[in-house]
Amino acid sequence: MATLSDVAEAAGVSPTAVSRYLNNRIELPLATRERIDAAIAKLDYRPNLMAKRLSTGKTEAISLVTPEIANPFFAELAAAVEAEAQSHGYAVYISSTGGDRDREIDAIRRLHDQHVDGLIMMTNQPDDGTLAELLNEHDHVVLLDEDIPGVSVPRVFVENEQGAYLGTRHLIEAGHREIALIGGPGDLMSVRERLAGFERAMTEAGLPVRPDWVLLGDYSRAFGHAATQRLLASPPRPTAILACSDYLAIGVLLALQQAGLSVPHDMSLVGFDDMPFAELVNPPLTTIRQPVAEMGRLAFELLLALLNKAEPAPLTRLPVELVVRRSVAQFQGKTSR
Amino acid sequence: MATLSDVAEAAGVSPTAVSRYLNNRIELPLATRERIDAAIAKLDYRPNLMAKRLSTGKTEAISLVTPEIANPFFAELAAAVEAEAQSHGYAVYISSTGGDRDREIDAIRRLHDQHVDGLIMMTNQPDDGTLAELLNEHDHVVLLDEDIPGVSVPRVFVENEQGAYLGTRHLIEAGHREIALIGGPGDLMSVRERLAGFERAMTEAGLPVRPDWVLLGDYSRAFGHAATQRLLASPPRPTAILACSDYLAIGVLLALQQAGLSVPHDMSLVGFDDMPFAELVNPPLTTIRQPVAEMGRLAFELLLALLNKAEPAPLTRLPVELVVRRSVAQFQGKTSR
DNA sequence: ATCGCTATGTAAACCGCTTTACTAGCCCTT
DNA sequence: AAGGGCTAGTAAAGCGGTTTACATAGCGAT
Repeated sequence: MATLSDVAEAAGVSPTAVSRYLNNRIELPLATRERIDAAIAKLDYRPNLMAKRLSTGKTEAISLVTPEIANPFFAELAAAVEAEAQSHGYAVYISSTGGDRDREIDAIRRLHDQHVDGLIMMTNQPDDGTLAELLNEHDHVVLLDEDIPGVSVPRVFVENEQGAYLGTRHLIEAGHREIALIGGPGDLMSVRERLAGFERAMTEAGLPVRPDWVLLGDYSRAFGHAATQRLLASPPRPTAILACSDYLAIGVLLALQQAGLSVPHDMSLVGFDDMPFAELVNPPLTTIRQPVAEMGRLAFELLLALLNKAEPAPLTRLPVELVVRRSVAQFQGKTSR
Repeated sequence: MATLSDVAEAAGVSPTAVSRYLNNRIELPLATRERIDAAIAKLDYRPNLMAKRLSTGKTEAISLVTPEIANPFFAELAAAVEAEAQSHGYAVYISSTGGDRDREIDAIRRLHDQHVDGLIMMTNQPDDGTLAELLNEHDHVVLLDEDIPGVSVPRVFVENEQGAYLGTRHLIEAGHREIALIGGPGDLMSVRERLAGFERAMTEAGLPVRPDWVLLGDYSRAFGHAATQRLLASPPRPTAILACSDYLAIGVLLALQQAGLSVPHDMSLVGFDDMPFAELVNPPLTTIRQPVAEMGRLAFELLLALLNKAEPAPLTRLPVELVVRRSVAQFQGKTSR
């Protein structure tokens, strides 16, 4: 491989001149520029990134931490981040932590060790303070999708409260009065906010929120399944369920199916996220769509601002949207009470 | 950040000694080792990766090229590669090319420019020779899932032919005699092989392969949809369809649904891949499972072998498996001919 | 007393680029 | 004639490791 010095020699100038020319830090007369360009072309010169990185201390790479890249929601987010990053010349290292705290810490350490210039962090499990402390040592971090309490970095979230509110209202407008909520970990911001939106819609409609119909666990299909079974086991039953994620909703769907109940005839269901499979399940899932592409794009934009020493907004909330499909039916019967 | 020299000074030895000690290139007496260890701990020393990379020319990172990371099949593959890579101390840089040739070329160039030590390449579009030529310049490349003709690097594929054979036999055993195949790009190895498996099963059973019932296009839901519509438009209709990917199968399902046909009652369907959503759709999809985790793991293992100057197997075929769900029914009626 | 060997290191070059500080030459003023 | 300013660069010191080639001390053997 040709080096900068080779080019310089071939062009009859100093390496400094070539370096500065290539980085637009010097104005050179046309003749000189042409000689350098010719030398570069002739030698097929490509800058050695490693040397450049060592020299500048910049890597032009960021790290993206996701709990589970095989989860389509995070995969889409990752794709959006990657597209935006690539268009700005940044590479992205994706780590899929599987919710493993050690691997999350590893990723942060990578930032510390300057393998990357910045970090976009997604998590879906509550933090005991470890992550927060670690993250606070850095100022090139953006939090995406989910909060980590006590971390003071720019954050990109969606209107969780409003989303759950919309979903719940949709059920109420369909005549449902007995509505259960199945959510993820109760100490996750997204869950608390969605619960709040649920409660607001219920209260506004003069409906009670039954504590035994608010089931919090984790964002998994398995929990959606188990929670539904619990719900069905002890009558009275609700006539509709608001699931705080589409993964949960799938579990709900499965449990309902196994219990011989049909959706939406016997039970209406609203999900959250609008994952790609939401319209593929039976019935196609009415759900709250998160603007995934925009979230990813914006997260990178904020990180880039941080890298450029700007001061981006500390918190951006992106709007969500109700996507009506076929998992909600007008409530026909009389309520159980 | 503390440097190697800082550590050396604190330990009262030379930087050389510390470097060699850390890389196990020298035997040091206990007392010296302890001084160095203590200095490292006290200074919280972490080697500067960039310097190390410049110095050694190794990055301990690989690049993973996928057509579309938001596609769960590739996302799962990526997750598997990442897990394996991480356990060997390698970072993985994932690029999602969107089938864009330029971005694929970019990724290869990154290898050339030594941003990464090696490359695991996935593609799902036919190559005109450009990629092959580029890839052949490198010897740290592994091809995963799909072939690129003319590239002589280790490859990890599944038993495509056998998979399609299994799926077709399953349909034949259910009494179907009129079976159509909907596949991806006809010049892709996976498609050709799956077609061959289909033909073998048909021929073995003494069944004709009708050319107008073999529809090749691309691996997309849209094509599955369009192909099905074409199939339905001109009777006689087949009684069963073998789709060469679950994405295609989803499109088939949708078109069938829109035409008022029920699966498996009016039409049986077998997919390929066993993507996560395959069991979520209606009806749950009978499909051919690819051992995704093993594919990813193995691909990295082969790449690692390459990096270590070993000579891994040029081609590994991983077995597939029929997963019976509920999209295939015993054929009841009489055939259309 | 000297040789040679082992154990325990070290000096200095090098990886390829960036950047700071500096300069030679020239023209224009005053 | 001297000074100032501009153009078109350059020399050399990093960045933080790795590595090759060499060095010294101590010890046993001859």
